[in-house]
Amino acid sequence: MKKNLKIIDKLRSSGLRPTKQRVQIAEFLFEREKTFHFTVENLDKLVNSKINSEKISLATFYNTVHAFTKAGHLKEILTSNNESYFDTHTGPHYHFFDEKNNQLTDIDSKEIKLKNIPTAPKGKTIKDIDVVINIENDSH
Amino acid sequence: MKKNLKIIDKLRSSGLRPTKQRVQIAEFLFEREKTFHFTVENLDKLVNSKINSEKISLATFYNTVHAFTKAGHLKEILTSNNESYFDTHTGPHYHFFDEKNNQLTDIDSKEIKLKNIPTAPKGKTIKDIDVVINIENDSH
DNA sequence: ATGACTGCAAAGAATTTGCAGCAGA
DNA sequence: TCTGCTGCAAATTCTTTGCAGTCAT
Repeated sequence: MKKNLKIIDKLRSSGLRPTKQRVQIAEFLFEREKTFHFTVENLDKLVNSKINSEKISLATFYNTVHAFTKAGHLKEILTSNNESYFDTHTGPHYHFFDEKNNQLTDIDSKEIKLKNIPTAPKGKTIKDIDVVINIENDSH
Repeated sequence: MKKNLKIIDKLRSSGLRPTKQRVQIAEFLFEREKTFHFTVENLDKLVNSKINSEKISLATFYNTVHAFTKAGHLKEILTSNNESYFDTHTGPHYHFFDEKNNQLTDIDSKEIKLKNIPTAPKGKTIKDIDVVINIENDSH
């Protein structure tokens, strides 16, 4: 099994030592086509259920996910079920959230236009805008 | 001390018995001019620090706040510090959130225009849209 | 060698639950 | 009276922390 230089580089260039665990988690998260939304608990189960891999402790998932988030490789999303979701898509974009299935879906930021964004209170700057469109089944 | 019929009616009309505790909490929350943003812990401290009032247990605050939210008298707000905030303003509106001070500010929904809101996936309807503008000090 | 990282278990924070007793209808 | 509500404490859930051992550099 040859080393994944791309992933190792990604980690190193953000000041993170490419440990076995981090590389394994990074490969799982970043080597995929589509955006991936997950909670720490999700990630723990998914990665640890893979065969041929040593178990990674839950605390390490917390540490790693936070480290990746701080490094800008992940983005945290707020949802109305009060769980911490993370997103491998770090660019500006918005979300649908289906509370029924706890399902997040990306919305490209080009799709929605925010007009007349108010200026921040004095002394403050806008850092980020979160938009979540909560959806439910038609029957309601 | 005469009974607060307005509050009692508000509770009764949403199927909630106007108990001593609920009336006291409702008076605290709803008899004010401006919107009020709070966490359950906040509310507990604020209400229980008033003199001349019997202590209300934390569990009752949780019960009551959830009951009020379900009845539509409060609205829950998501913030990037992962705390559950509630808002006495239940109409459609958005928020500034200052992570530094954990401070929420209302933005009237008329102020921001959301253009080209994408249609919900089939079988789903849009229930609600949350917009939070995160702000930080200029110095960054 | 030296820091940084991991893993475990324990601690902590926020919220929920079970249930006996109380209070509103 | 009869159900719903309250309050307490215990239980749960999610997340963080302390620290000894391990690993990357």
